[in-house]
Amino acid sequence: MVNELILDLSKYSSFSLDYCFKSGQIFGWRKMDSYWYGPYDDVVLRLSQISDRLKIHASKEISEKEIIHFLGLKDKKKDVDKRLALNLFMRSAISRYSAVRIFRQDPSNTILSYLCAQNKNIPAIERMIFELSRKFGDRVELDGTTFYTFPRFGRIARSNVNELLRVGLGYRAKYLLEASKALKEDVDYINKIKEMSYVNAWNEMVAGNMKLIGVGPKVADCILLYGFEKMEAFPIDVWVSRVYTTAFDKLLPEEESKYYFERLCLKNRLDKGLYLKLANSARKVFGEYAGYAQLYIFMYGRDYLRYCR
DNA sequence: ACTCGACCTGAAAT
DNA sequence: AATTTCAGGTCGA
Repeated sequence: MVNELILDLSKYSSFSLDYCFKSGQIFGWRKMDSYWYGPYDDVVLRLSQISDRLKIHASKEISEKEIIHFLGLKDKKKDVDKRLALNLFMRSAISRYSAVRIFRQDPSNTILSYLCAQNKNIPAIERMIFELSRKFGDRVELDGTTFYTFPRFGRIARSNVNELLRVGLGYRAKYLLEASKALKEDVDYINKIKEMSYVNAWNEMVAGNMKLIGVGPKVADCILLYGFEKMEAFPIDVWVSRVYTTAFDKLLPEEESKYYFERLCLKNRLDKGLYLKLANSARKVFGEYAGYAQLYIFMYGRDYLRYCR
């Protein structure tokens, strides 16, 4: 257990702190000068990278093992990339963003985070998470600056809708409160989801007995991928749906591809039925690495769409 | 099972 | 400058 830690990244193939934090997979972190500051459990971390040298500074003691796990450094990215490089779109995405990794976030944090993340753009989500942490998290000083840890659901559960509304959550306030109460009520909720297969967990969260109000198909996939290490989850948001047929060029049977193209052109909101079809097709193509495929498609897809305009 | 409008809020677009 | 649109979707009729 240490406060300072230096990791030699040459052991792990490509890794970019900037890509990881700018990929939209995690909220509540900010870059000041060349340092990334953000909460990890009850600690605030300061991360910086100069080529293969990753420096970690922590407000309390942490273990190297934890950090390596958190940063997803154990993923065999060379194997992942080889498996996903199936067409021109994917090869381009990988050559640009190969240095991105999926972080292993705290499960309950991802539930609260992605409940906030619906129907808002990323800067707005960052603002909500920042205000939420400022109000309900613990204060931590690091490098002469004040930071806040991510709020625990127990603290949110003791709050009320009016107090949460002041954070600017809008209709998500009720979702956060209800989810926090449910997690407090069912102390085994997190562990049960952890032990389930991806499919069972998704069904439970979206339509089963463990359903949380505000958790739909997309939010469930984000929670399961980023919080529960269900790597075959394939969250489909507006960006992924916009580039879906391009990203899957030559990877689906022509009939299927044509059907998706027509449906996706027709409407920009996915119903549960179409969502499942698109996500299941993605899993058929990308298998156990569908989560990484989604991150590549999201990141490169946004570049691609910006370039089109 | 499928469709549709409503939903908090604030920044960006018109 | 006032008004509309849009944003990592989901709910309920």
